[in-house]
Amino acid sequence: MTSDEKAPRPLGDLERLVMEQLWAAGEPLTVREVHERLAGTRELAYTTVMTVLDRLAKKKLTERERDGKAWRYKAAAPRAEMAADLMMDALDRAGNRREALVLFVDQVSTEEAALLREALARLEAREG
Amino acid sequence: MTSDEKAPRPLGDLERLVMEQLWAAGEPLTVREVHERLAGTRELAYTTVMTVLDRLAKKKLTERERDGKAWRYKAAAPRAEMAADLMMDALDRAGNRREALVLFVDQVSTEEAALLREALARLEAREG
DNA sequence: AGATATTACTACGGGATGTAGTAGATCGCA
DNA sequence: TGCGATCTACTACATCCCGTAGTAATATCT
Repeated sequence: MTSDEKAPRPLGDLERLVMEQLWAAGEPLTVREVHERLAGTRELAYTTVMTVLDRLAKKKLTERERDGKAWRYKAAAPRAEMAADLMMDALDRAGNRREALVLFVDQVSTEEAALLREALARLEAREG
Repeated sequence: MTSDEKAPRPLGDLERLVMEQLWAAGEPLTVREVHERLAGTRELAYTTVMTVLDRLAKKKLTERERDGKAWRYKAAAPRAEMAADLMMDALDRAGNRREALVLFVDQVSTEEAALLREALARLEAREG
C-alpha cells in the first residue's frame, strides 16, 4: 500500500541550469564550454561548473567521454524523456492511478488534451 | 527558455509515510493516532511524529484543527491530486511539452491508456 | 622547461530531514 | 486539590544535498 518507490530528488537550480545547457547544445560539451554558456546568466568559478557536472555524472544524469585532456559531458537522456519519467514517478506515488490520471487530464490545456489524443491514437494504431 | 518553475522538494521518506497514513485514514488524525499506525512499520518517538506532522503543516501539506487539547491533522489535498500536480510540474520542466506527452503515453500501460482516453472523452463531452 | 589548461580532491555554509529530549500547560481522577 | 497522564511548543543535533570555490597535481603546447 505504501509507495516504496522513492522519488528521485529533483535537481537543484544550478544543476538544472547546467542540464539545460547540455540539452540545448545537443552535443557533448566540455566544462569550459558549459562555463562559457553560463557566463551570461551567472558568474561562476570554472571549478563550480566542474563540480556540478561531476555530481550530475555520479547521479547518472550526464555521461562523459574523453576529448584529449578534457572530458565532454552530455545529458544521459533527452529532456522530454526525463520529464516523462518524472511524470511516471509522480503517477507511481498516486495511490490510485486512475484518479490521478483523470485529475491530470483535467488540468491539461486544450491543446495538450489534443496532443494526448493524438499520441493515444498513434499508440493504438501501433499496438492495436 | 529555461524553465524557471522550481520543482517542489519531494517529501522525505518519513514525511511520505506519515502523509500516507493520513490519506489512508480518510479522517483527521491526532499525533497519537498517527504514531500508533506507524508502530507496526517503524519505532519512532511520539515527538518525532509530532515534528514531522508540524513540518508538513508548515509546508501546507497538512492542515490541523483543534480537538480538545490535541490537534487533528489531515492531508491538505487528496493523494491523487497531489500526484496530478506533480505530473504537471514534471511536464512544466519538459522543454517540449508535446514530446514529453508523447513519451509519457508511450510508457503508460494499456489499461492506463484506456483510462486516459476515457478521461479525455469525458473532458470533451464536458467542455466541447 | 615554463606557461597554460584541466582534472581530482577537499572544504565549507546553509537548508532539509530524521530523530528525539525537555519544559510547560492541561485535564481527569483519587 | 494535588498527582499523574497527555499533549504541545521549543530546542537540538547529525546527516545529506547543493551552491560555491580553492588548491594541488597532471598533462599539453610552445
